[in-house]
Amino acid sequence: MQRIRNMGLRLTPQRIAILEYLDGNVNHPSAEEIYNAVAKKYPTISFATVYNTLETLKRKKGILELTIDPRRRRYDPNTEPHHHIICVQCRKVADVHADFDLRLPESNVEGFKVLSKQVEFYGICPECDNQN
Amino acid sequence: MQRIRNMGLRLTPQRIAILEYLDGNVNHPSAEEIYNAVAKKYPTISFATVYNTLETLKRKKGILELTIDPRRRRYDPNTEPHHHIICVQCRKVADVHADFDLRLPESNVEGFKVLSKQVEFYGICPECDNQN
DNA sequence: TTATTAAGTTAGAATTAATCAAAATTAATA
DNA sequence: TATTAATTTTGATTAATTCTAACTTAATAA
Repeated sequence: MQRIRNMGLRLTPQRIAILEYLDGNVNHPSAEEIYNAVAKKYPTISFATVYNTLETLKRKKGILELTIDPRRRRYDPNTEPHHHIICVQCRKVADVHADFDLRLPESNVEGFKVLSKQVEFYGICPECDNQN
Repeated sequence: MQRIRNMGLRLTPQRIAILEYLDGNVNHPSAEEIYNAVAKKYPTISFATVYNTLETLKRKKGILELTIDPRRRRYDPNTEPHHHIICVQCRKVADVHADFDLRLPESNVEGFKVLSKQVEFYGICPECDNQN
């Protein structure tokens, strides 16, 4: 938790609550889910604070912002390189641990400076599959 | 263009205009960009029609809906398997043609039925890089 | 300790993307 | 040419995110 201080950020109860909720959380929650969870213990927290904190943590490389759900952003406290699969029905996101070789072929780079890369799988999760 | 009929869809001027705009378009436009482009020739078109048509085409596998820009959905008339890179500054999306081996390791599948997969690169495009 | 202040939080309004509902229109066909 | 189911339209609605400006507070230095 001291980690926040080391990022040059002030240690506020809101940030602690958000970090505690995210820590070890493998559900790739949305801002709303984070808000709901934190609001239970800290009813005065606002969406602005949640978004502010998530943006700050993202900039400090403390979390990942996932662009895998077309409806809303998802957040991932696991900043180690890994990939994801999303259920197109219930939108559950699961981790995919695999070491893909994702080097761009020279001819392909188009002059882009690559900052990050990841593989997204879209599919149907077992639970949703059962219902069909 | 007869392609639309073959999908079991009615051939309307709006759909023709949307398809014409998308055909060969390599810019991965958003719904708004499509609307703006089509509205020039067809000023009465509505956003609902654009979204309806895009949704229909997506279901018929005539286009891809890209979840690579956290702000808005992007559409790609190229349904051949390929990947993308987005500039995190100007949000330009470019194609990445490479044949990655993206098979999930058995241990990893978690019971998901995989429908599609793709690699997303995030980076800075040459134009934006020049400005810094 | 306490005062200072820059950083952070808050409520609520605003913006933006996307969806929806219902009435009006029209492409396809018989 | 009439019929009708598919499509389009308008405008309202919802949902996610951002913004603003006033208020509060964690960190620090006196």
